[in-house]
Amino acid sequence: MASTEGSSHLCDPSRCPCDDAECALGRYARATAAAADRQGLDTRTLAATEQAVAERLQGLALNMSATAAISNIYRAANAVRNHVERTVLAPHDLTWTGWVVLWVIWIWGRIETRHVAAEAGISKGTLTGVQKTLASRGLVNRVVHPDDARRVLLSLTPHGESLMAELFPRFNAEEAFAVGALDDAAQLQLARSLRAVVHRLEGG
Amino acid sequence: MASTEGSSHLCDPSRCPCDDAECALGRYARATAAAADRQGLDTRTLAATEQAVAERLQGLALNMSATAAISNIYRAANAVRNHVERTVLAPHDLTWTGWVVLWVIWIWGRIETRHVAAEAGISKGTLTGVQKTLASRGLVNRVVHPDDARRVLLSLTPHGESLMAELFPRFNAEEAFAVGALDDAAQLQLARSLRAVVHRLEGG
DNA sequence: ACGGCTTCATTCGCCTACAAACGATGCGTG
DNA sequence: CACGCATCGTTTGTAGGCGAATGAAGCCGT
Repeated sequence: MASTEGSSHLCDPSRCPCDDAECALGRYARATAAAADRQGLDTRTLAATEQAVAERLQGLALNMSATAAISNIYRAANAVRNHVERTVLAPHDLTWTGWVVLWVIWIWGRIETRHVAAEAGISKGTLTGVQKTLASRGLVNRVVHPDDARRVLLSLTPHGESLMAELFPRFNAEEAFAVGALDDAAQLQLARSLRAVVHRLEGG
Repeated sequence: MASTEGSSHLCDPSRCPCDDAECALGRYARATAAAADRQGLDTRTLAATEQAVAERLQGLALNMSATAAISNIYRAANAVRNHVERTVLAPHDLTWTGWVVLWVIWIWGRIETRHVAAEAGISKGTLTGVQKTLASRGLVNRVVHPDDARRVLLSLTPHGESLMAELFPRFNAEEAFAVGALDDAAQLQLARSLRAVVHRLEGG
C-alpha cells in the first residue's frame, strides 16, 4: 500500500508557523499521528517509542516557551543569512563570513587580524583562510605591522572599497526588509531581548 | 610610539552591549576615534576614508534599528550554540548539527533522510556526512525504504535512545537558562517577532 | 514495455569553522 | 645579552555546509 508515499509527508517546519508554546503540543500531536500513520510495520514498538517521547516532553513542558524562543532564534538567524546570501552576496561570489570580514575592515579602515576575528566572531584560524580568499580576489591588502613583525594589518583595496560602497546599501535594505513586519518599537524590543540572551550567555 | 599597542584595542562586540539604535552612533564615534588614534601614518588618507564611511552610514541611518535587531539575532544564535556546545554537547563529543539531527530522529522515531534535512535546516548533502558520523558511533541506524529503494530511513539505536534520554533534559535546561532574564510574556513575544522574520524571508 | 521526466541520496569541490600544535617574534628579568 | 614567557599568525586535522553534478530508482504517457 502507498501509505508510506502520500501520507508520509511531514509538516515542514520551515513553512509551518505552529511552533510557539501553545501550538507545540498540537504540532507534536500531529507528529505522532503522522508517525503512527507512516509506520506500516511494527506498530507496537514505534507506538511505545512515541508514547515514551510524549511522556518525556510532557515532563518538561514547563520550558516550552524557552524552546520556542531559542529554536526561533536559530531559525531566524539562518533565514536572514540565507536570504542575504542569495539576494546580495551570491551575485558577487561572496560568502557570509567573507562579507562580515570585509564589512569590519571597511568600517575600521586598517585593522589587525586578531581584531578582525574578534569583531567578526570567528577564530584566528578561520580568518587566515578567509583573508587569503579575499586577498586572492584583490579585495583586501595584507601588510606586516611596521612596529611588530608578529602582527598583520588588513585594509581594503580600491576594488574592495568600491564593492563595499555598492553592496552595503543593498545589504542594509535587506536587513530592513527582514524586520519589515515589525514596527520600530518591536524592532528595538527584539534587539533588547536578544541582547539580554547574549549577556546571559557571554557573561555580563 | 606605542600608539598602535595599547590604544589600538578595539571595542570587542562580543562584550560591548552598546549596539542598539541609540548607541550605534556612539560606537561608531568610538571606532573613528580609535582608528584615528591607531593609524600613526598617512593620517589624511585614513581620515578621508573614515569621513566617507561616516557619510555613507549617516545616509542610511534610518535603518539603524533594523541593523541592531538583525545583528543581534545572529550574535544571539551563535551565543546559544556555543554555550550549549560547551555545557552539554562537548562532553559527549557531539556537534551542534549532530545534536539537531539526533533530536529530529528522536522525535519522529523513524524518518526519511530528506525530512531530517528539512527539519534540521541543512542540505541533503550535509546530512549524508552527519549521518555517516552518527552511524559510525552507533547512534543511528540506516535502512533502505522497503517500498522505494531511492529513500533511506533513519532511526536511533538503543545507544542513541539512551543518550537522548540523558541529554535532552540538560539541553532544555540550558535553553531555559539562556532566556532566563526574560519573563514568560517576553519569551513568547521574542518567539513571535522572530517567527515574523522567518515568515517574511522564507515565504508566508 | 519503452522512453522521457521526476525524485531520491550520494559524491565532489570549495569554503568555512574550531581546537590544538607550531614557529616566529617581542618583552622582561636576571 | 640571554633566558624564559607571553603573544602573535599560520598550519593541521576533523567536521560541517552548500550548490552542482551524478547515478540509481520510480512514474507516466504512449
